Amino acid sequence: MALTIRDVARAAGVSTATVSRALRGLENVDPDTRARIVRIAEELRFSISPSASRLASGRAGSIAIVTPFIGGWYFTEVFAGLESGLQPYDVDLLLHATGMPGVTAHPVRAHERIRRRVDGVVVMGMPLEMTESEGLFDLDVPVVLLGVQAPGVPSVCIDDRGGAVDAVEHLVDRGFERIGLISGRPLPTMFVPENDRLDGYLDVLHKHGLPTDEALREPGEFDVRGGELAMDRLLSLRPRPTAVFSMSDEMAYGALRAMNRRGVVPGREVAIIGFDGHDLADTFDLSTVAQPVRELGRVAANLLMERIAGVSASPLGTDSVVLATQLYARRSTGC
Amino acid sequence: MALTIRDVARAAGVSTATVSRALRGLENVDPDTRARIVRIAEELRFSISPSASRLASGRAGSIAIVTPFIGGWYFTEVFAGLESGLQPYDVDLLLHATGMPGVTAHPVRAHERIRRRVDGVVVMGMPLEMTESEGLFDLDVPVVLLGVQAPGVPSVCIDDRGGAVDAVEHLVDRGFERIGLISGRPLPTMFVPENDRLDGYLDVLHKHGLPTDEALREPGEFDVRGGELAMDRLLSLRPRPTAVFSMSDEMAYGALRAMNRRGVVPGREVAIIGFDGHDLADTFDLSTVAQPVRELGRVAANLLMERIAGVSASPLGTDSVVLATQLYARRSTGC
DNA sequence: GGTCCGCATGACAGCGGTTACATTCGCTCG
DNA sequence: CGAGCGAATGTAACCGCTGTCATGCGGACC
Repeated sequence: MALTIRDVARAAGVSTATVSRALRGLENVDPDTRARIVRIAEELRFSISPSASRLASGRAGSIAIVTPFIGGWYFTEVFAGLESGLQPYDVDLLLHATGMPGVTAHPVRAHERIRRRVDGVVVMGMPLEMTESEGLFDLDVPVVLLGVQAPGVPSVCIDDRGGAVDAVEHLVDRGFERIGLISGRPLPTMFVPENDRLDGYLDVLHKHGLPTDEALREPGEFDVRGGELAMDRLLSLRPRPTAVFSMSDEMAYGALRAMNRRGVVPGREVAIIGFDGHDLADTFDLSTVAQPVRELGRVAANLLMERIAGVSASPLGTDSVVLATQLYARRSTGC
Repeated sequence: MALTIRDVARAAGVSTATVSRALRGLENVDPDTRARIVRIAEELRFSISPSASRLASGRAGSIAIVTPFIGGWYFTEVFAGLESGLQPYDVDLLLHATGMPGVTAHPVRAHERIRRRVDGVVVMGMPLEMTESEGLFDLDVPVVLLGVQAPGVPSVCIDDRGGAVDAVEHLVDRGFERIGLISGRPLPTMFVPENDRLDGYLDVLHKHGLPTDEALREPGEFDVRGGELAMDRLLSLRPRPTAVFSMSDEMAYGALRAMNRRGVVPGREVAIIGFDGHDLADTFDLSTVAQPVRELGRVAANLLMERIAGVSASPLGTDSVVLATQLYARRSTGC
C-alpha cells in the first residue's frame, strides 16, 4: 500500500538503483535525472523505508544515549543538545537508562538493549568502570563519553577542577575564609568529576593557607533535599563555615532553603556558590559556575557522528574536547 | 559477521521459521524445542536484527513523542513516564520537536520526519489545530493526545478546570478575596488547558461573588522570567491583589522573586499558589496543585500501545483518561 | 577510424528476518 | 483400519532497499 522505490522508478522511467542514488544525493547521477526523480518523489509523496534502507545498508540509523537516570535539569539539557546536534544527520536518538548500581539497578545491561540497533553511543556522566560493566565497549561501535574524561576514549567534558577553582577563588576574593563544601556522594567517589572539583577546592584553600577541615565537607546526594540536610549540618558546626561551595545548583537550592529557615541571609553571614548554571540560579540569586550543558550534548553528537563516518577513514585521534565554564556572581556571594 | 537466525537454526537443527517463532514467544512451538532454541541463542549471544525484523513484519518498532519543545520540567517528566510505560514493549521512543509556530518554527513538519518510522504517536501539549497542521492525523497510525482533550481522539490529561478550582478555592478558604491570575499566553489562547484553568478560576470567583477584573490577569509566558514580570505588574496595581493563582509553578517562582525583591512576604501580605507540582515547589514553600506528569506519560504509552495492537481488533472506544490533581498547601498561601 | 576511458545507468543478488502455506506425524473417532 | 484433525515444523516467497558488477555510450586520443 505504501509506495516503494519501484513506483518512483517506474514513474521516472529509470531503475530503482538510480532512484536510490538520486534520492540519497550520491555522486554520478546526471543533474537533470536527479532533479526529475526528486520532483517525482515529492509529487508522489514518497519517502524511503528506513527499515529496508537500514537492513540493506547495514547501518542502524540510530545512536543511543546511555545515562544512569532520566530526569533532572542536566539530563534534559544534554538531551536537547544531542538532539540539536543530530539534526543534520538522519539518525534517530535512542535512550537507555541504566539506573544506578545499588540504587535503581536496571535488570538489563545497556549492552543487551542497544546491541545491533545503534551505530554509536554517547555515555553520559557515567564512571568508566560502569561504562565497561555495561558492556558498552564490546558493542563494536564508537563510544563518546560525556562529562567524563578517560584515556583512550573520545570525550567531551568541562574542566571540573578549573570550574571549582573559579568558584572557590571567587569566595576567597569576596573575603570569605572558612569555606565549606557540599559534594554529591561521600568523597572520594567513583565519579571523576566530583574528585576533580574536590581537588580544585582544596588547591585554592591550600594556596591561600585556608582551613581544610574534613568536617567542612558534607555530601548532598546531588539533590535539593540532600543539599538542605548538608547545609543544616554545616550550619551547626562551631565555628561554622562562612561560605560554602556546592557541587551542584540543585543542592545549593536546598542549602539556600536551610539558610532561610534559620534566618541566615545568603551572601552576608554565609555565602554560597553553586555549580551548573541551572535555569533558576538567576531567579534565586545564586552565584554559580555555569557549564555549557547543551553545548556538551551538541559537541558529543558531532564527535560521535564523525567517528561513525570515519570508521574506515584515517585513524582518528582520541579527540577529547574540554569546554569552558563561566562564573556568575550574584547575591548569594554578596554581589 | 554478526550472527543470523540461520546460524541459530543450524545449531539447533531446526528451520529459521521455528527459531523465529520460538524467540518471539509465539504459540505452537514445542516447549522443549523452544527451550533448546532459547538456550542456544543465548549461548551464541545471538540477538535479532531489528531492521530485518521490522522490514519483514512491516512494523516500525518505534513510536514518537511530538512536542513543541524539548526542555523544562514538564517535558522531562512526560518523557520519563513514557519511557517507563514502554518498558514492557520492545519499542523505541523517538522524539520530534516542532517548535512553536511563530516563535521557533521548525522547518520540517512532524509528518515528514516520522512518516514510515513509527507505529504510533503521542502528541504532547499541542493544540488540536497544531496537531492537524503537523499532519499527524494523516500518518495512518494511532495518535494519543497528552495533556489535551479533543472529541474523537484518545487522550490522557488532567482535569484542568478542576485543578484550577481547587487552587482558587484554597485561596478563598484562606480568606483572600482579591485574587489575581498569571496565565501563560495572553488569554484566550489556542491552548485548551489554559482556557479551562481560566474557567475554573472565574467559576470560583463568581461563585463567591469576588472581583473578576481583567486587570487582575497577566500573561507570564510559562517561564520564570515571565512570571516575575507578570507579578511585578500585578503588585503595581492599586488596589493590588491579595492572592495570585499562577498557571505554572515556574511562573510562580518568578512571582516569588518579584515579591522578595519588593519585600512582600509570600503567604502574608500576598498569597501565591502555582500549578504543576514541580520538583522545587516544596523547597521554595510554594503551594501548588500537582499533576501526575510521569503518570500521564506512562498511561499515554499504554493507551497508545493498546491501540497499536488493537488496530485490527474490535473497534476500540475513544478512550480518554483523566487523571486527578492534588493540592499541596504550603507557606506561600499562609499554611 | 579504432581503442580506451569514464560517466550515467541498469540488472540483480542479497540484507536477515517473517509468514502464508505445505508437510509430517501421532491421535481420535466412526 | 482409514479418514480426519490439529499441533509442530519446514519451505520459500517476500519485505523494500543498497551495493556490486555489468552495460551502454559519447568523446578524447593517437
